[in-house]
Amino acid sequence: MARGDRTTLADVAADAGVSVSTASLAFSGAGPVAPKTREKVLASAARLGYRGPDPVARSLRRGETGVIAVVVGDRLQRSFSDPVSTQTLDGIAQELGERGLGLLLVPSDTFGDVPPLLRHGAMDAAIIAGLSAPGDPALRALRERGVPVVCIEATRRDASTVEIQDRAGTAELTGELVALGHTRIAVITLPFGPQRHRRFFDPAGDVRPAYTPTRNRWAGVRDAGVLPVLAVEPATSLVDEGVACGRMLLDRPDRPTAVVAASDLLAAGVLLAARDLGLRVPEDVSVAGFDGVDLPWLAPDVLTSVTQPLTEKGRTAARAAAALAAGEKPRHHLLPVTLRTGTTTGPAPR
Amino acid sequence: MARGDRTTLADVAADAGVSVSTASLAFSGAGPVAPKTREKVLASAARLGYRGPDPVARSLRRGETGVIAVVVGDRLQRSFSDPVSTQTLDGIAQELGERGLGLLLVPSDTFGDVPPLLRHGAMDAAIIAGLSAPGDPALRALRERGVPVVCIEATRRDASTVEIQDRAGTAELTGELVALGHTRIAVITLPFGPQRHRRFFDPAGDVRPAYTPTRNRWAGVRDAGVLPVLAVEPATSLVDEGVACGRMLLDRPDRPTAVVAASDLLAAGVLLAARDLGLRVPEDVSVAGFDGVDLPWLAPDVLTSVTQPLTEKGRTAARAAAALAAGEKPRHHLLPVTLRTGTTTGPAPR
DNA sequence: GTGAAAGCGCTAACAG
DNA sequence: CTGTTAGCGCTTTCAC
Repeated sequence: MARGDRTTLADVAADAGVSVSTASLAFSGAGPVAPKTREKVLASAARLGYRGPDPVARSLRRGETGVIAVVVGDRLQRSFSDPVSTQTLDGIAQELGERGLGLLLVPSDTFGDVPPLLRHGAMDAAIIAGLSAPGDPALRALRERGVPVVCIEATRRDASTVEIQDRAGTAELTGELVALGHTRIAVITLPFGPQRHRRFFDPAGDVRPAYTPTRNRWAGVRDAGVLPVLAVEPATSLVDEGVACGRMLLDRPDRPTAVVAASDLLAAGVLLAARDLGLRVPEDVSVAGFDGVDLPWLAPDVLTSVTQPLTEKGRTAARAAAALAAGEKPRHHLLPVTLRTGTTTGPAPR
Repeated sequence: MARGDRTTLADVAADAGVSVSTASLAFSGAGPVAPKTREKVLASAARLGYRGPDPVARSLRRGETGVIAVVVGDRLQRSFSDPVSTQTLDGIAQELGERGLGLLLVPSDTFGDVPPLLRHGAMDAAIIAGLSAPGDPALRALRERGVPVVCIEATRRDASTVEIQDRAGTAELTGELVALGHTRIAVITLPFGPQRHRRFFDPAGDVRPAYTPTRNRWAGVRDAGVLPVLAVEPATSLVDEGVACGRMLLDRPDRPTAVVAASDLLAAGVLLAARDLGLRVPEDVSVAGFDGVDLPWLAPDVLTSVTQPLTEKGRTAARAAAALAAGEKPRHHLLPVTLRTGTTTGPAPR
């Protein structure tokens, strides 16, 4: 509400010569009101320039705000460079919009300080849309306030969750590569946790990333019976980073014949790096990604990838949040993925 | 707030053996409270699991919500494919975050139905971040409610505005091309208005796009003394569209020697189209854009462009919204641009 | 079908 | 420094 001297329901009621309660009913429609009376009230409202019930007062009275907070990565410019984020957010926004719920966008890293809004903002529930590691302070802050939470791509008790078949999807994808005869396969994972750095790691070692999808997609590779010849943890899941990781993997004598990247953006980067190094894809090296996002600027290539239903993921999360706000119990959702064979994978070179 | 039986300030006050008002002061810090008393109150709060004042009640009492609505294009996935949008939003989010204000994200086209949230949502002010044409129903709805509005890149009375030097910047850029000897220059504008379509239009005709930046950037071209040999209105300002427009312009015998696109994304598309047609840039054709966004996947090319301060634009809009919410009068802001000479422009071929 | 009354949880005068 | 008092604007029993 704009500050200042609004006309209130009481003014309207007075003008119409009815009681406030009757005027209220005329607006909300809840309860029996004589058509004539309603007309009168509406007319008075129009005359006085009354814009309908004050949302804040209504919220206070009804005990609900109609607002769902959506927590995304701290740097929007970065988060939103990833179609995975934007498409998910789009799904959330669509579903919330259709339900008349508000979307409070809260940028917050899942480590470090929690923005005051998360502690004090008005909300009925929250969706943590960015990657969230165990002990996530944002999640903790929300819990302490008693705000019900939906986590996307994170395994949590006491919260609703929306996940996809990361593990099975990656296993299937990797299996395809094996079937094509590849034995020297390299992997680029997702970032392991909040402290981001680019590095080789020992694929035979004890690999336990804090982030759930990172862990699951890695497990999927192993499920396919593959022990990567090289494994890189990237600092982010963006194109630039894919280029950098691609160089590390491809610009060496013992380069692999196939690279499985845990995201399409990373895979796209690898593709660019390969082109830059004069390698043909897929003749010299196969490249596969994950997410199934649309990357038109990669044309004429189309990434071989695992397609996940991003918009539906967002919608599911939004529905889950609405359900929690309505007092339902937390639930866990698992969405299916499908393999998409593009132009970037082929038989292993001999 | 989660629904249900919260413990309230009254409970805490009772437990601590003080009055509600004192307890309130202990939390807000406004007003003198004996340190000891404060301790007592805080202790009681902790014991009872009190999470601090209910934001809704506080809003009702104070008459302000601490929420700024940000209106963006209807399809987030599309809007956020444009770095111009995301970077601006990032600026808005940064500034609002620092001020402890909430960001209510409202996807809405600037024509057609207005989402209920805009009519009934709780907010102190709104920023219309997408392109907005005169008569924009979202703007009108906000006005009717008495919500103060900030428009980005749109000229409006009764609203604060944040604009950049679209016209002068484009004129300078076009001037460079002229200086390089180009005489056959083609132009791709921004979309003219809400009804989007791709088409050639008569550059010598009466050109009056509804969208302010479209109008101003076109005017800038003319200011440079250039009458384009070909002019295209694009349906969107995205890469795909740039490719399509680029084809229309370059795949013909009388092709121009330079293309000025009104956005970097469009220019990037033209570049891709040129590469695809086997044209060398800038030897065969020069390509220039506008916005100065970072397009790493265009490497090794860097677009010649006009750089606008996108993050600052967002921050300025957010500050303006906060000012309006605080009761200040609308103001108009104009931000400077700078020319960035990249690798995509060169002397006109003979 | 309509009205009176009781708050939702908090803050801000104003007294003491 | 602390307590009393009065609402913010609305919805919702509950009588009539």
